[in-house]
Amino acid sequence: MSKPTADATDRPDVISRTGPRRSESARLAVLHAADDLLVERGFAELTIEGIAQRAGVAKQTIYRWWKSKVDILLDTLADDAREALQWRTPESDTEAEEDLKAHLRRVAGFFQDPAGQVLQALVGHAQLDGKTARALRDGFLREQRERDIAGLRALLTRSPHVTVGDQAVGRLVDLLFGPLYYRALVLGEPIDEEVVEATARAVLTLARESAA
Amino acid sequence: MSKPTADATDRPDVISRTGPRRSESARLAVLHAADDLLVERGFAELTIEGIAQRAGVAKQTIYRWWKSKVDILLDTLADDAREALQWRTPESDTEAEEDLKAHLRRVAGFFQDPAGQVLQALVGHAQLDGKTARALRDGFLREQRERDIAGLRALLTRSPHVTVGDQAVGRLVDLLFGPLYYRALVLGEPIDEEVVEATARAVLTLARESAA
Amino acid sequence: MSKPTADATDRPDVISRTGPRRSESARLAVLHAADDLLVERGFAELTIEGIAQRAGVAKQTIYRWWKSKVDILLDTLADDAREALQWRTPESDTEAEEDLKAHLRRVAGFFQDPAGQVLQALVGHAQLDGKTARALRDGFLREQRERDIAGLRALLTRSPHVTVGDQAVGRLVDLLFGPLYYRALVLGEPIDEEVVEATARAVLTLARESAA
Amino acid sequence: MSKPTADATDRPDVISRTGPRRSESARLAVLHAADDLLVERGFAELTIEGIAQRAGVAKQTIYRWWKSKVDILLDTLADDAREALQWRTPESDTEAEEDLKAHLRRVAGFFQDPAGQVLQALVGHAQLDGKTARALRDGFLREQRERDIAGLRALLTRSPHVTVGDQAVGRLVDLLFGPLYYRALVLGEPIDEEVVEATARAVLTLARESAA
DNA sequence: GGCTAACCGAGACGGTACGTCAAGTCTTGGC
DNA sequence: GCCAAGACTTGACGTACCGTCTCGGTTAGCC
Repeated sequence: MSKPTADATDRPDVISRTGPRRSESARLAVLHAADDLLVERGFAELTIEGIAQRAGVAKQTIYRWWKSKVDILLDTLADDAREALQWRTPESDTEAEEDLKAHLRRVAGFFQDPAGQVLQALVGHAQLDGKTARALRDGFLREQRERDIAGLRALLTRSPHVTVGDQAVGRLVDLLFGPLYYRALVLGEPIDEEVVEATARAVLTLARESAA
Repeated sequence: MSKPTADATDRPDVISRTGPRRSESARLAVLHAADDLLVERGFAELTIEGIAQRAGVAKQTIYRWWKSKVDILLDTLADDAREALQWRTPESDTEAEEDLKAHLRRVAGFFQDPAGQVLQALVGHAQLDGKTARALRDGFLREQRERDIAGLRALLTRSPHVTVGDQAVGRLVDLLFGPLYYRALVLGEPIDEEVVEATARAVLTLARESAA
Repeated sequence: MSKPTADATDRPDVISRTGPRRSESARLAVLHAADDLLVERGFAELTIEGIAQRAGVAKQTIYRWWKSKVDILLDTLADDAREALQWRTPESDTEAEEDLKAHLRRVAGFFQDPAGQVLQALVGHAQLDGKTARALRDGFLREQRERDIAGLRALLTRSPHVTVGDQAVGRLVDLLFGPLYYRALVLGEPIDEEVVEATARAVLTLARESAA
Repeated sequence: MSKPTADATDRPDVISRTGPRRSESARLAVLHAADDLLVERGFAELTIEGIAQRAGVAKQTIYRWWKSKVDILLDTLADDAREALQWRTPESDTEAEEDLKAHLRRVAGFFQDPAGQVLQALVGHAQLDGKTARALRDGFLREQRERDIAGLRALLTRSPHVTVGDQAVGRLVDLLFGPLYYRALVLGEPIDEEVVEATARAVLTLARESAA
């Protein structure tokens, strides 16, 4: 969500209500209010005025730091999603397929999280508004894709002992996440174990085949 | 919602300004205005008042027949998208893979069409609004998925001579369209030949494997 | 800005809440609310939103018909002030001086009226804003001055039997109303009988002298 | 409110940016900025923030020393207006009427001056706001009226050799300045020679008459 | 000669009202 | 009974200033 208040020892904890420096408490209040309201009422009913009221903050304070509700949600996303969608390096030597499936399950779970709903809303709104699309792509998706490509390549290199080019990994990433997003965004249906299994097996099969 | 175009062949274009029966010219004017404005300005700037003005129609006339702008767009979708996303039966005995790739290319092209943009906008808006989600699923997506399942099964039965259960075909459909929607909606990047090829091959490979 | 209620015969009196014609009840509610609030709280605290709330009317309904609160007050003025500042023709043959003093007393009293406070506020605001100045001059003061010149000339012609040119009457009107406005606007002090008497006598003396 | 320019002759102009004593340069910068902005843009567009920016001064520095923009303008008025509206004692033995007319001409000219515009704005704003009215009356107008009464009495005593009571002089002052303020504030028209002449003659005539 | 108290610039903060936009409802009058 | 026209209430938009409140950096004058 945003950097923690610094790691203590001697936090003042006295919230200086105002001053010439940005108020961290106001920033967090806005971020949390936005997140809560999105989950409670949905993106369509999310308004700047509602966020301001919920956060106990003046509207102008929001407009001073964010351009729109999309901008706020992008901030919300920044910390949370990055972590939730992170590729874990396996602790012991497990099967590659199991690791992949575990990652997919984590991604599937993410769509139920508040942070997942934020991303879902932003991807939705990106269809309707070019600026949102650009901001989302530049501010999150591009980097996420790079992390996904690196993560998948690392996994493939490890166990099936295949080496694939960047472009080829890109296509495998499409194959890997496409079905998940498709079910979540388009069909609005849950991503169950079978989907996870089929998708993981498909990607690994293709990887081995294209290595041959 | 509104009656289908009906007697076709010849659009009336005769403006019967009013009367005790629904004006077909008003209906078409609204549909075309909505379509045009969506393509010209995007969903975010699409307003009922704007449509009314562009169509030369009173706002009330719109509210009498449609519940929202989403409702109007669903109407414009109905005829166009169904046809564009239809599975063609091969004219001669071509390879299944070629047929599949041809279909994917058609779907990829559809995303550039006006009708494709309408669907894209509606899927986007469905992330933000539950009613839209339900209307879109009930009014279009569910049936489209049935057509897709049937289409893919027919293709698989024909050439790789495999028979797969309904559930399995469902998962293959996810694998087939997932990457396309993922690239279009999430990444906002074009669906090039490589993606088409990789996806088609993945699906056929998996189909053969799961038949074994 | 808006025509008076017209003189009835068959007023509907049924308040049609809305429709394609301007709502007379809304118009009157706004005018009265503005008048009341001005008297109660003063011009500085008079806000469009406050008027709207008090009148039980939407803000947009005010903006549809008036450009600003000044515009509303000008409407308020139109009917009331014209009448209050009207020159009465004497019923019987009284002294010119008595008639003049009677008129000044009426004007002095006007400054205590709601309508008088409206005029006072508008004249005040005209010092601060060019547009208000122009609107007030064009919409009320110019015509009022013409009525004043005509009224004073008629009075002078009647009893002191003097005839004076237009320009000379203009200067006499300055002499006549100047002290009243000066006391009301600049000094903020009451216009007592002595002021009325001194002013009336000064004007009549000057009139006789300049006729000689 | 703020101390007068004090030691004069030489304006400091040395910018002592800060310190434990009130900064004279900041005080003057605010006063000049307010004056300039009033003349350039008018009272309505005059804001504390605008003055602060123009003066290169922090908002808080203004609020520390003045209560409102009216308070600032009263300060700018203090020195300038008192002098401009001062009654001159005739150098040689001229006619009383000439002296009176000369004074009126000076007052008329004052309304064109920056200082005159400040007074005009303050009188205007006093109609809209009770506090301003009180501050203006207490801080300037009451004393000015005393000076005017003394000035007129001195003039009358000199030449027409009439002696009039305080109350009577008060009424003559109303007659004298009323028409000027009336033309300037209410009609917004210039005070030409004819007005000056008619007013001066009216006052002298009345003075002689009431002395009889 | 160091300390401290008041000043200064900068500017963030909670507010109030602004004037605009579109939504969705309702009514009139014509065909 | 449908239609064009458009007035109405509602609610959010994004902006402008208000007056209050730190913050960190001077600098004068007292110890």
